[in-house]
Amino acid sequence: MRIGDAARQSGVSAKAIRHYEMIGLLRPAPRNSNGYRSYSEIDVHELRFIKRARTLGFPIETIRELLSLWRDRSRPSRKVRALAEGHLGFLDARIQATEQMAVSLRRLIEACSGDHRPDCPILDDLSTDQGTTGTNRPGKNRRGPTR
Amino acid sequence: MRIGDAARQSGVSAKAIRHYEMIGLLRPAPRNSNGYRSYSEIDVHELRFIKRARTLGFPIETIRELLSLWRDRSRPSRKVRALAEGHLGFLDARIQATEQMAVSLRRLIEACSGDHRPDCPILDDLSTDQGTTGTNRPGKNRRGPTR
DNA sequence: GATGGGGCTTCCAGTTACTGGAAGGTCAAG
DNA sequence: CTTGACCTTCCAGTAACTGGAAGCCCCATC
Repeated sequence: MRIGDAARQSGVSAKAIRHYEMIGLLRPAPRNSNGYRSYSEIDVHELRFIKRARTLGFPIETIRELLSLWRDRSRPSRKVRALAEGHLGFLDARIQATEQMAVSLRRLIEACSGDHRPDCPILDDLSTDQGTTGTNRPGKNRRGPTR
Repeated sequence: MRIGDAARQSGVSAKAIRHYEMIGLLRPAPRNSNGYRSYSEIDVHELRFIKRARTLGFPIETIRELLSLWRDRSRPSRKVRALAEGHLGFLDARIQATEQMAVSLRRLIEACSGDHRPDCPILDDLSTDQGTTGTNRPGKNRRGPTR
């Protein structure tokens, strides 16, 4: 089948499929007489694997390793699990970080009247040093402050 | 003061400061005789504002608007709040999406023995069609399936 | 005076994972 | 023969910087 069908059947766009081929995630597809790429059911299966892994947020480089383990019938599941755990750690960290932002922001929004008046706790917070405190390292100006 | 000091005092890297200047988030800093950029306390204050907004995850384009509102002493807080709410929506959506990934992945990891054996629920899941179901739109192959 | 070490400048490349679009070839149907 | 849906390659752009190279400035020290 051609790339468009492989795309429809896998849920991966044709653009992405070509991209995956270019970065070596997929072996170059054989071409038929007119130069069109030709795909098999196996290729579609592989594309679905990639699609699902992307849905779980795995980065391409990790998917590369996952694919390699998938193809290796004698892989130890330990390796797969390790990759998954690493990614889970990343996801958890991201959730934490994003939640922290959301919590802070929500508090500010609740304190803001949000009407025609210019007073705004959100801007007040942004223009405050609080978030930056401790960031100022001593600094070694050998020359006095200019301007 | 020079860019390095402004960087230390604001917590924004010198590279980033130049970058902000280039994309027009900051007005071009005046240069002194030797061509070095020169910054004032006010500039540092502005940099801290940006830093804090970035910490809350605001994208640069939104920060551009926030800065403009900040400078406008007669802005209605409504506008600031609207920007913040928009961003909060984005953050919440991201948390949801990431948590969904984490939940699925955690379940798979727990089901995986993670030892020397090749059997692995994680790979099983990835190579399953479940995630892709419904993605196959009818498809209009005017030509029969090739290969 | 030469050297060393920061700090500064600009410019180019790379990161992540694609998507959009242009210019042009292929093929079956009307 | 034209139309239209495909396909091809190649270039650019996205977000927000960071890293690094090549080279200038300037102060302190040997």
